[in-house]
Amino acid sequence: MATIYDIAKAAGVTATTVSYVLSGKGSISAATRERVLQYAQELGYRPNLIARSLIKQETHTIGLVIPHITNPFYAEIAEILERRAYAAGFRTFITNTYEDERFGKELLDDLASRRVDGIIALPGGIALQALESMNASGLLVVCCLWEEEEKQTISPSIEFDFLTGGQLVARHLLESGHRRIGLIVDGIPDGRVDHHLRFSGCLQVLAEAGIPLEPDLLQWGDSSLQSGKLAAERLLALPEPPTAIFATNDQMAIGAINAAWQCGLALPRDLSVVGFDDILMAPFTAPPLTTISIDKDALISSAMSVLMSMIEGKPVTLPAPLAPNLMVRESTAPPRARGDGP
Amino acid sequence: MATIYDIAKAAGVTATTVSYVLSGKGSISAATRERVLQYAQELGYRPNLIARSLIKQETHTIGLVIPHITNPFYAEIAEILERRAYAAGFRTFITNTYEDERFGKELLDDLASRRVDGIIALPGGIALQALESMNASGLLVVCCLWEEEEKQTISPSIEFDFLTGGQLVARHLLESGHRRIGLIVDGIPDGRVDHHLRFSGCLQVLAEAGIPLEPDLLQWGDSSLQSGKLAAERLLALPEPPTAIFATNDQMAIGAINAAWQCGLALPRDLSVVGFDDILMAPFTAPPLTTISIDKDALISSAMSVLMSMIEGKPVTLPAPLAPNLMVRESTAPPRARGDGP
DNA sequence: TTGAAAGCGCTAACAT
DNA sequence: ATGTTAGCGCTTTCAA
Repeated sequence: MATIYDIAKAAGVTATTVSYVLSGKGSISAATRERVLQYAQELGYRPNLIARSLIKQETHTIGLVIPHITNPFYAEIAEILERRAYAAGFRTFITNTYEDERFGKELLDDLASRRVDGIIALPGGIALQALESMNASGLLVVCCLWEEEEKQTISPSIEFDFLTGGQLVARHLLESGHRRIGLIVDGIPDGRVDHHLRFSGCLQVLAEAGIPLEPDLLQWGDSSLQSGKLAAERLLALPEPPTAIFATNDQMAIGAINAAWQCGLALPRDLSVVGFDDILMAPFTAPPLTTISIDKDALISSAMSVLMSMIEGKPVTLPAPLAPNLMVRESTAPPRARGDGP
Repeated sequence: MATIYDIAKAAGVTATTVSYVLSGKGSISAATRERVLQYAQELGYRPNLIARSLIKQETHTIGLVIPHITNPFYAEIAEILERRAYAAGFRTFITNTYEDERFGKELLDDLASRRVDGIIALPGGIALQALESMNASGLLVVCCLWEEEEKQTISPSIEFDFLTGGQLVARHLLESGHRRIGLIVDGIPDGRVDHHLRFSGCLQVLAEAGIPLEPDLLQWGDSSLQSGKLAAERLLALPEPPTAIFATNDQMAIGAINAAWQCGLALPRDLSVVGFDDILMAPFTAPPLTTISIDKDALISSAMSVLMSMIEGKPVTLPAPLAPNLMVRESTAPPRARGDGP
């Protein structure tokens, strides 16, 4: 592949001149500029961004670290980020941790070695210790949507008010008349609750309404479609099944809708389902899914502007936590009165 | 960030020695090796892959060019590729064309400038002319799932038997007893038909069964959920609506299921729906979606092995086209006999 | 077993 | 307006 030296030789000038022409810097006579451009074109010249990166000490790349690109929520975030970053002259390395912290650490190290200019990290597969080690090496990391129980995030973080989100869901269901509400939460029994805040917010409102959590009504999942389906099956098989289900993400909610269909239930008449995330698919489920919307554009917009400030060495001001928004669709309705016809 | 020179100075050796220790090449005494490793650790050394890439003339990165990461089909492909590539020591640049050929060309140029070792390209947003220009500059490109009417693909290509896929769908619906079948096809009226082969295969079988295509029963979409929904609404609003709908991808099929729900239809009793792609969500729609499965693992596996051969300069042997697989689920059933119940 | 030196493709300060 | 030169961080002959 042609280099600036090839062009220089062909045009009878030095590499410096070519560099100046190509970058538009320096002052070059119109004649040589024309000639250089001509040969660049002819030789099919493509600037070598690797060489440029080496000298400029910047790669114009950023890393996005997410658990799973196949979770539509993250795919949407990835697309928005890719777009915004590209518009700002940056390419994006999208990397999946598969919720594996060892792998996540490896990914972060690799991104560091590739000298990305910055990283945007979403929770799941990233240990706080790994974040610390990145900071120690001066790597710029912006966290988004952290929901850990230990709130410390070390790096600058774009927050979302998950607690209020959970509360909104509970209130919506209570106001619709539901009293027996099944919960499908991402977490491990007696272990870490990944969706800790959404869960807490919901619990809190239920408790205030005098509805303690019946253990049977709490089922654990891992954010996948399958886990949502299985959890819903367990709920629907209870002697006294819930009249509504809140799954802490949309994928599990979709799994729950599927389980309900398999049980022959008609939604929302026989069962209400609520999700969380408002993925693009949410308005297109049958019935359309009531869920909590996270403004992904605002999220990424904030994350990028914080990261850009950091890259440019400017002082950063973190935005206020993003507010949740309840999207009421047709997957929720008042419960059927006892003995209501089929 | 520490360089090998920093380590060298600290350990009292030259950069060459450090390089040898770090790469495991050359022969170094155990003592100096220890010392070097020690200091590397202490200084938090991370190899600079940019510098290495410049000298080695390889970046260990590959580019994936797809229309839309938010289409789950491509997200699944991206995940599989990222995994496989990473296992082979390669990072992946995922890039979206948004079906825009000008943008696609820009992306390809950018990937070339970043000196990716190779590119895996899926159709939508990539003009053949752009592919030619890549080839001209010696960039290695492997195409996957091309479905253009002009079959020439220039670059090595992993094919899928879309035609048979379309035929399988048509036969399945015919065998179930459907005669009035609505089609939702990705394409432009009187313009390019993106899902040309799936469409042709289906048409062909219908024609053989003596069922000519009624213009009203053909609706165009753009692979999105929304377009599938709108197209289905038009079909269901016909004076004599179809008893089955074939959408040429799963997203449009999901949109169609949604439209049917909005119309108060019960699937599959009142309407059968078939998709194409078998995305992870397909078994979880309500009802689960009958669709054509594309073996994404096999696809990416082939694409990667072809690309790796090309990178290593080995002769490539293209695999036979991948075979479609009909996944019959609960979204299809025999049509209701005329006048059957409510 | 280790070091000296050249060079990957480019940029940029400093000449001329 | 253009050329000289040094150097980004690393690898890799070739010598010692």
